Amino acid sequence: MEKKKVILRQAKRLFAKNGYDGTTMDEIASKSNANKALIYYHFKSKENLYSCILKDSVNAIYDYLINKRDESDNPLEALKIYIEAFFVQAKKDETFIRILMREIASDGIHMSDEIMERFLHVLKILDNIIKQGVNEGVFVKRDAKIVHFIVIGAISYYLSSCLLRKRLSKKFPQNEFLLRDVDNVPLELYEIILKGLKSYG
Amino acid sequence: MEKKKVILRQAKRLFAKNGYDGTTMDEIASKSNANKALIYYHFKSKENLYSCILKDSVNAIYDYLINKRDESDNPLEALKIYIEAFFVQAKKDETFIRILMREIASDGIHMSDEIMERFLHVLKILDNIIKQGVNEGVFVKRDAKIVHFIVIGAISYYLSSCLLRKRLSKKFPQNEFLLRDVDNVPLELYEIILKGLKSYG
Amino acid sequence: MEKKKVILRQAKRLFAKNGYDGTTMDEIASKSNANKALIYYHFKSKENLYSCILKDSVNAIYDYLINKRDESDNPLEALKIYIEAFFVQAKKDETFIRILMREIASDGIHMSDEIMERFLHVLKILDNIIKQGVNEGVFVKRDAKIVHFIVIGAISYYLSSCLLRKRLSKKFPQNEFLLRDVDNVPLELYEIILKGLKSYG
Amino acid sequence: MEKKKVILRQAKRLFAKNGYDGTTMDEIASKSNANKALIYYHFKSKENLYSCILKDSVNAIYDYLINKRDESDNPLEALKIYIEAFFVQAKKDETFIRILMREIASDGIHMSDEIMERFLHVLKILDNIIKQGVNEGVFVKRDAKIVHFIVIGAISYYLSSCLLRKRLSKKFPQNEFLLRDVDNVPLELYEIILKGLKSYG
DNA sequence: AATGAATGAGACTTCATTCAT
DNA sequence: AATGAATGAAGTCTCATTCAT
Repeated sequence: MEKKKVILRQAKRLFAKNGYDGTTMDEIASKSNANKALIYYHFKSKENLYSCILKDSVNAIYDYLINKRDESDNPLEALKIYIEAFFVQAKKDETFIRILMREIASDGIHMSDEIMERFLHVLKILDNIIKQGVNEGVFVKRDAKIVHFIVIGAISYYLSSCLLRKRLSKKFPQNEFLLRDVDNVPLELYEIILKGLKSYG
Repeated sequence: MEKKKVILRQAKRLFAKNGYDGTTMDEIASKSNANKALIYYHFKSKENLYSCILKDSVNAIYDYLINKRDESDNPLEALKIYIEAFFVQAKKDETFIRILMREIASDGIHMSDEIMERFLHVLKILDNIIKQGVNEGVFVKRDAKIVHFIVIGAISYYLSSCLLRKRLSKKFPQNEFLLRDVDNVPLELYEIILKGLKSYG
Repeated sequence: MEKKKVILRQAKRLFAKNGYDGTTMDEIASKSNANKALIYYHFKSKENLYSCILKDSVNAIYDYLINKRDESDNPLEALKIYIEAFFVQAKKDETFIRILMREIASDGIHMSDEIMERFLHVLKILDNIIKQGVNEGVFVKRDAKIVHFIVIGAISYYLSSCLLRKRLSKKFPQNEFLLRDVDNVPLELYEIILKGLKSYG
Repeated sequence: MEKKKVILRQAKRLFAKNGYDGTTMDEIASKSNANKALIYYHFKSKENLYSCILKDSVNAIYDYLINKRDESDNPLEALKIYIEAFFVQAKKDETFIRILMREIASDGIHMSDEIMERFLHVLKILDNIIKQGVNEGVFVKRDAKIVHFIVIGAISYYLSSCLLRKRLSKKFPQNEFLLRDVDNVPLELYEIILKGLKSYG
C-alpha cells in the first residue's frame, strides 16, 4: 500500500527528469526499492503507470486553480491569483511542468482524451478571466490566448530551467547575473502583463 | 556528401518529434535511406549526432539574431526586431524549439559546454537590449530576465504546441476558439511586453 | 540456479576454445540453452562473465595445490607432488590452461588485480619448495623461477597442444611419432627436473 | 611498396597482442597510416593477411634454426645451440611466440597445412639432436618429445610473460623477486636439461 | 597505389514484460 | 503483496568487405 505510493513518486521524478523513453522500469524499481514485477502488479504497464502520473498531476493543478478562482470575481485580482496559483502549484510539483513540456514537444503522444480535456479546463479558467476583463473594459481588447502562452510559457520555462541555470552560472561566472533566479516571478509577471493589458481611461 | 546532410535533416526531425531516447538509429537510417553503419561512419555515435544537430541549431539562431541586432540600436525597435527574429527563426526551424524544450526539461543532459555558452550569448543579446532601454529611460526598471522568460517561453510554447492544439480542436470542437492560432504572435507579444515595460512621461 | 552453472561451464569451454573475442554471447546462450538476456541477468556483461570464470579457475588450482602441499615437507617429494598436482588439475580443467595461455599472450588484459594476486600465490608455492630444497642442500643453487617456467610452460604447452598434435599426426603420418602423447608427462618432467637440480653428495 | 611492409609489421604486432579476433582491420589501417581499402588491395582478406604473417614467422624461425644446426654435430653442443637459437630468434621476433601460443590454444584454427608442416620441421630438428645423443650414449634414454615441450614451453612462457611480470611486480612489490627477469634463460635452461639428460659413466 | 563512402551481417547490451512461487 | 528467474524484441554499435574513383 505504501509501496505503491513510493513507486508513483519515484516514477514521476524519473519521468520528469528523463522523459518517458529515457526512464526504465528497472530504474523505477531500484529507486523505489521495489521488485520490478511488483510495479507490474500494481500498474499493469509502463504506459499505464505514466498515464496515472499524468492524470494525477493535471487533476491536482486543475483542482487547485478551480479552488483559487472562487476567491475573487474581479478580473484584475483574478488574473493575479491565477498567475500566482499556477506558479505555486507548478513549483510545489515541479516534475509536472517538465512532463508537460515534453508532452507538448511530442504533440502529446501519451495524453489520453480524458487528460486533454481536463487540461483544456485549466486554460479555460484563464480565458474566462481575460474575457471578463475585456467585457468590463478594464483590459484592452486582445487575443486572450496570447496571455495564456505568456503565463504558462514563462512559468514553465522559468521553473524547469532552474537547475540548468544554476549549473550554467557556475560554469560561466561572468554571466552569472543572467542566470540568477528572479526575486518574485509571479509578481513581476503579473505586473508586466497587467500593465500590458490594462486600459487607461 | 549529400547523404550526410540528409541524415542530419532526418535525424533532427525525429529527435524533435520523439526526443533523444524515443528516436532509434534504425528509424533515422530508414528515413534517410541510408545504411545504419553509414550514420556511424559519419557521426561516430548517436550522442555525437545529436550533439552536432544541437550545435548547428543554436549556431543558426545565434547568427540570425546577431545579424538582425545590428539593424537598429533603438531599444524599442531592437526589442521588436529581437522578438520577431526569434519567432521567425524558431518557426523556420521548428524542430529546434522542441529539442530545446526537452533539453531544458532534462537540465541539458546533452548540452556540451560549447553549446551552452553559445546559447548564453543568445540571451545576452536580449539582456543588452532591455538594459539599454532602462538606461535610456524608455523602459521601466525591471529585471530583464523576466522578459527573456516571457519571450522565449511564450514563443516556444506557442510554436511547439501547434499540432497538439490542432488535434485538440478537432477532438473538442466546443473549445475550438481556445486552440486556434493567434493571428500575429510576435506583434501581439511585442505590444504587450512593450506596453508592460514602457515608462510614460 | 542450475542455469547459472550451465552458462558458466559452457562459456568457459567456448572462451578456452575460441578466446574472449572469438566467443559470442549468442554462442554461449545457445550452447547453454539459455536466453541471451539471462546471461546478462546473471553476469552483467561479457567481461564480467569472463572474469568470474578466470577467478574460479585460478582459485580452484590454488586451492588444490595448497591442499596437496601439506602432504609433504620434503622438498624432493614436494616438487614431485607439485608437478603432478598442477598437471592433474590442469588436465581435469583443460580449459583453464588455454585461457591462461591467451591471457599471458595478451599481457593479462582481462586479469583483475585480485586474480593476479591469487595466481602469484600459485607461483609462490613452487618457489618455496625450490628455496627450501636449496637451503637444505638437496638442490643445486639455481634461480627458482626457471623451474617455474619449465613446469608451467611445458605442462601448458603439452596439454593444450593435444588436439592439435592429434590432428597433425593424421595429416602427416610420417611424423606421427613426433606428435604422439607422452606416456607419463609429470613423471618424465619431474625426473628431468629433479636430475637437473639435484646436488650429489 | 613500403606501405605493404608497414601494414605487415603493424598487423603482426596487433595480432600478437590482441589475437586474430581481437584485432580489427580498422586498427591495422590506423596504426599503419593506411587506408583500409589498401589493405584489401594488398592482402585480399584478413584471414590471408594473418596467414602471410604466420607463414613468414614460421619460415624465419625455421631458416634460422636450420642454419645454426649446421654449426655442430655434437649433440651436447647442438642442444645448446638449438636452445639458444630458438630463444634468440623468439626474442628478436617476440610477436611470433604470442601468435604461436594463441594458435596452440585454439588448436591451430588458422594454420594452413603448409605452415603446419614447416613447424613440424622445427620440432624435428630438436628431435634429431636428442635421438643422436641417445644413440651416442651421451643422453639417457628418454622420450625426446618431453624435451621439446620443456624448451618451447618454457621459452614461450618466459618471453611472452615479460610485460605481464613487469606489471605485476609493480603492483605487488613484496613479490617482486618472483617476477624479475632471469639472468640468462637459455643457459639456465640448457644446464638443467643437460644435467637432466646426461648419462654419467 | 590509394581513398572516402557505403553495406550486410552480426556483435554486445537493454528493455518491457511475464512466470512460477 | 512480493520476488528471482526468464524471455523476445529491439537498441546501439562494430566489423570485414566492397565500390567508385
